[in-house]
Amino acid sequence: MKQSFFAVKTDKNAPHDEGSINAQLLTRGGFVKKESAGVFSFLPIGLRVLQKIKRIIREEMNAVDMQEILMPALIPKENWQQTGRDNVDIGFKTDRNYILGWSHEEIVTPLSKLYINSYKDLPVALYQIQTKFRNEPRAKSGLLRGREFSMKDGYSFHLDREDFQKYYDRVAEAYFKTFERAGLKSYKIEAGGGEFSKLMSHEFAVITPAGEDVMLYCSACGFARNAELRENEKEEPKKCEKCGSELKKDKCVEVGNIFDLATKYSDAFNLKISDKDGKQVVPYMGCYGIGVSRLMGTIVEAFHDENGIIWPKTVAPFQVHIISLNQDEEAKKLEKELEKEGFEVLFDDRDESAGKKFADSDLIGIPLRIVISGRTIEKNSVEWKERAKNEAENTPLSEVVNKIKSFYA
RNA sequence: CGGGGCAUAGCUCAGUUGGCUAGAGUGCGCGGUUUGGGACCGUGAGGUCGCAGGUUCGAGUCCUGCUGCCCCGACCA
Repeated sequence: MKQSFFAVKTDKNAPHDEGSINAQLLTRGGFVKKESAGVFSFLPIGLRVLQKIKRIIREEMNAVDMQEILMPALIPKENWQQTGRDNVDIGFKTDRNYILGWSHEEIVTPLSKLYINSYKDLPVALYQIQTKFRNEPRAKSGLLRGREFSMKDGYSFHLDREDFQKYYDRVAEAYFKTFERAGLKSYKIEAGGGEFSKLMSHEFAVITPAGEDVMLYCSACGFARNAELRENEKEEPKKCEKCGSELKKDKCVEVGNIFDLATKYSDAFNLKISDKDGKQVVPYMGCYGIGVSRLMGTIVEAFHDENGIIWPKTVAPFQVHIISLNQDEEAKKLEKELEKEGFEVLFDDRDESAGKKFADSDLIGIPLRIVISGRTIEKNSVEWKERAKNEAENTPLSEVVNKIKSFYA
């Protein structure tokens, strides 16, 4: 794609009223545009990133046999009344009998009555990637806490608690994989609190100074827990309670969570199935969330330097950024060749100074930059510069395509 | 929802004790010179000074109310 066709421009100034790194860099790079507190438009390259993240999530959810569906954002008030959640503060009320969906137990549970009738239909799990609305008293930190945001929410149904537990652990593994593929090291934290305080729930957290939470974690075995959880203890233990190694303490962002719902919602909506003996039993439920747009913000918080974003290869808006310094013909040839090989290429064909092109390239953060200039053409080569590295190197023109293939292998 | 800060060109900002036709940088348009780290010359367009009221001969500037945004806290199903 030619950069000159972009509807989006970079800006060397950060918005004066944005404090967080993700909001500043994503805005300056033309990924997002804030419309009001916690509400964003996603511009062409920002949407590309979001969709890469969604794709990873879909692949991992499909891999644990969740089926994708799409539920509405407008949820009838009577559904909320049935669970007593119609007056929860974070729900946006409308002037009709709807409340904007901030979670979807109230839709997925009655919906599932249509096709879950027997133990033979279980287990089953459904998920969606959809826009959630939460009337946060204080939206903040760019994409990290919004009022309107993209979320993956999944719900599973089981004959009994044992079957649920097996699936819960399977999803937890899928979550680790999902975040790892998005470039992030995540920790599973035992979480109490909230509505489900008596039931099991876990948060998935990523370490970054921009985080709102604090966790204690063991770098040896990966065990982690919320640092505030046991405030009453005068001194926090220094050793991991699982393996005895040193515990560390850091700020973190919650990017996912998984909950044991037990039969709370099945009961509320009178969801019942026949077991093997023909007896009516109440299915056991679990619920599984990932903050999709929050994950995008978290990635920026985790991967940037003073010049801009450094996207992980798996979620970058493009794979190769070609910069031409008065060598558009050669650059176009390379662009075509790479696109034929299936690579996503951004070609900076703009009539801008070299400095501006380099600065924009660093800001946008595509993992690999290829410069073609008079200097490189002389040597029948290109300049190879990885965004994550400081040094550039010369690469013969004839080897570039293969080298890119192995870079992305 | 409590505390603090901010609001002037698309963006970042300046604007003195209230005073004439509200400025700069950047971005944008046009013409030209440039191309290895935000290069330059010329020229042009771009404003309801957040909104509403008040004080005053006169308000971007002072007063009151409101709205929006950011930060800290509370909250976070």
